[in-house]
Amino acid sequence: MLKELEETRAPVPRVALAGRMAGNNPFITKLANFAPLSGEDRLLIDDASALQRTIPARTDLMPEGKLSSCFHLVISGFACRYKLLEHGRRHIVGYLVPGDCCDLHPVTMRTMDYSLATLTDCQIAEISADCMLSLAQRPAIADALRWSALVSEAILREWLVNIAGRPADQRVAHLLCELLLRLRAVGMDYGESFYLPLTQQQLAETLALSSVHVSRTFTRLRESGLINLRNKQLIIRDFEELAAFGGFNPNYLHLGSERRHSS
Amino acid sequence: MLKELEETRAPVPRVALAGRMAGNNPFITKLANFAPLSGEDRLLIDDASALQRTIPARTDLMPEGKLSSCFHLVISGFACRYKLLEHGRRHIVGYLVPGDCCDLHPVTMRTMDYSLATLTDCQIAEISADCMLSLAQRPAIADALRWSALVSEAILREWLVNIAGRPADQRVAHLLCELLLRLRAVGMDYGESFYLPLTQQQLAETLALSSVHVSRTFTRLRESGLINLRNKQLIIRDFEELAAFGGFNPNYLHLGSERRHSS
DNA sequence: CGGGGTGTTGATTTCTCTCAATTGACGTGG
DNA sequence: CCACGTCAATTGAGAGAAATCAACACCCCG
Repeated sequence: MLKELEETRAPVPRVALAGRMAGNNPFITKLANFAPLSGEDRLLIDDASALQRTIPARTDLMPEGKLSSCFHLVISGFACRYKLLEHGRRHIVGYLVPGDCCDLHPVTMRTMDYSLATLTDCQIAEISADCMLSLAQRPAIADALRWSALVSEAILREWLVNIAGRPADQRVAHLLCELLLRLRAVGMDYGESFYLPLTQQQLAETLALSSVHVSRTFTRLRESGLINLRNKQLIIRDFEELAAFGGFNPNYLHLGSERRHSS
Repeated sequence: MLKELEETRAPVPRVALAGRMAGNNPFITKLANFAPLSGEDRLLIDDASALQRTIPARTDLMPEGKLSSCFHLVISGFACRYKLLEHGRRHIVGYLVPGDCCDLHPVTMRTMDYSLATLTDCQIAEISADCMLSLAQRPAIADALRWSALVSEAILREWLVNIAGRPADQRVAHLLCELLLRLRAVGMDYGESFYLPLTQQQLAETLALSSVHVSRTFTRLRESGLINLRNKQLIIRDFEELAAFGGFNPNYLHLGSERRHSS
């Protein structure tokens, strides 16, 4: 059901040189949330992520068990990490939105313990391990990468708590709050609204619900006036209210407010 | 309900110098699973973790939101990471068994986004940030720490999938398989048996079940002949069978088998 | 001896799943 | 231009897994 990406057979056609993105690189925007990146830092990152491929929706990028050799960076679109269960059902264990780095496995040369796939059409930059290592030589970038790794892990914990402890409607509310803040961190929000390109089936695989129940849940959230979703455009009526309802506390995203002091 | 540890008021009484542990340090045993540690590496780690405190069961080590200044290392006993839900219920998002490092937050000087607590009586070593940084100067140790961080994240993903996708009995089976391998990695197994000091309430908070249902589930697993649990001693009748039943695939622990090639 | 924490068992309720059928949007081809 | 297929979303009805409420047995410890 998941289309395979014929990466070895025809790598050329999908590759394009993006050139300087003039501050449009979401990876830079994201990292800049934490560490103050110099102009040179930015240029280096831009150059490193110049090699990009356009990949259609629902395509495997990297299968579980493979030894990944390069870093994948989402430039546009939504991708995910997922794992397959015994019955063939899959569970999505993480969203990768623009600016997100898909895998840190190349650093340790370990095989993947999850798979990567696109959810929507995506632009993906590939950064070689060597190239990433040289980026990590720069203190500000290294700091930002460490922070980024910390946040991915925190998100994972939060998803665990969300799925483990909250009923369907709060679970959905919580996820929507998180997505708003993550997209805002890369400038992809419209106030308290954002483009949510996922199908209810994909949301179901994320939230450990059936797609039927996701549908019912969205209907009820809409009726209660908390959100409005039309044509993939999500409008949050009142963020504070939705956050309170979903038990959402943004601390774990470690955005803004906090300041650090050392090295 | 969780006793608070009065860490600032009376630090002295509970502190003891462990001295050289002569290869008994579970942190070393764990790290040695991956990187070949030299004798000097081992001595340095031993010295770094010499300062230990004995802490009673069900005691908070570190509350969410605090800025942690040192690394906590479990020497003996079981501890956990947990988060509180709105209603006051808590969910355990990770076990910390002997050899596990509780937090990597000090590296990035960020506030904790989860809490730490002991589940049983524990011996905890505290390593200052500076001391840990100097350990990380040594390539083998740095490698092992990176690997260890990768594994913690992989465990988190696996827990998410386990709780999200499997019914209670398989969920329990999966957790028991993981625990056996993790404890074996630090030499705390007895073949296919190990000491499981957790209460069913604590297991319930881990597996997102009610304690009543955990009890029923254990009874059924016992009746089906897969396990035997008496006086906190767990005996796995047939590991392969239990693993198959729980959909357990040990890849994500990145123990043994895999070999790496570079730097 | 009594009490609190722990584990067990039974009865009932609730949330979510599964199965099934229907609608609407969209794109393709006759 | 319309018929058709596909896919996403919706709605209804019935089933099932686990939660909750409640009572009770057990054990360790003071």
